[in-house]
Amino acid sequence: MNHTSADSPSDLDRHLSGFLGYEMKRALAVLQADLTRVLGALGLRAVSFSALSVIVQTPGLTQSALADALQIERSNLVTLIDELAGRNLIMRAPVAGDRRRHALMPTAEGQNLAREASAAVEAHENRLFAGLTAEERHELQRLLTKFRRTA
Amino acid sequence: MNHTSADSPSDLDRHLSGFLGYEMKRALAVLQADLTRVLGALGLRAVSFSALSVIVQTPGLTQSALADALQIERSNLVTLIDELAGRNLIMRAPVAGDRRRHALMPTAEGQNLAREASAAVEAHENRLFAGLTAEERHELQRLLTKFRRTA
DNA sequence: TATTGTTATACTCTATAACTATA
DNA sequence: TATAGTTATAGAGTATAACAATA
Repeated sequence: MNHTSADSPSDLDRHLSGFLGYEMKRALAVLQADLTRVLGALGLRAVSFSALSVIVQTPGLTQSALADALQIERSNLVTLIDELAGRNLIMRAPVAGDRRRHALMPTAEGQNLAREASAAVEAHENRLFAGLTAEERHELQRLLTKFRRTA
Repeated sequence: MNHTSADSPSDLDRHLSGFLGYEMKRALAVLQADLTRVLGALGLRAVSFSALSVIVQTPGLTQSALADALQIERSNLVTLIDELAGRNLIMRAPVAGDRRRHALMPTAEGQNLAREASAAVEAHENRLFAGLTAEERHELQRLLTKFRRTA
């Protein structure tokens, strides 16, 4: 046989799949579509889940530190923090000795939702990566992390 | 030693790195920043490079087919095609027997730029993935493709 | 009736500059 | 002077609906 078996409804982008960046973008699009659905059921977006998780794991950090950690602009963090605070998932607490800073603290409710959301995201990844073995998932994780460290 | 060696300026997101989607998003951000720079030097965006490449590899396809291949909306393709046609990289040719459709054809200039851009993108990936062995790059490629096939 | 390309539009995401209050 | 948080705004990217021409 001299025609490649069609493994995709449209295969016109087959030569682009040779680029890792293209394949990664496509893979991420699939992941994000499902993640948006899963987190949406909990009233969260991907970025608010990330922010809440970091605040739960690192209580007391400032908005600037959180912006650094998530690689988003301080300015764009404001409404996100407003949103989480408005739902009583976190609080802006004063920092002793520097009245410019806010210490971001999770509420009990925020901690509970973070736990629930983490479980949901884990289930989401288990579902989407079911076609890969545990070893393959770990290898993918390792390669992505190595890339991030060395690129 | 009981503190993990700091391999990142801010490591507050370390627990999120356990999620493949998060690590992939971070990796892709690094790739895309460099890709934007590399293609920008040729007057292309990532999406216009993809479109031009598909048109060169599949001359005569319609806009709808291209939109399907690249997973973008037909409506958003219009200005992109205008842009490529305005630079004389491609042409909208009539299709015999169906006057609704346009056959997208690369010009000689478009073919040359596509070749040059492909080489630039390959060099860009070689540079950014220099920290991974050839085997690791192939394995990453394989795992991403397998994910896309099975997810 | 359905499809192709098109236009208009709205919505999200992100980036930048400038302001305020503090230091 | 510099920093933390904030506000306003502009640009890119993307999604949806509706239209004209054609099938």
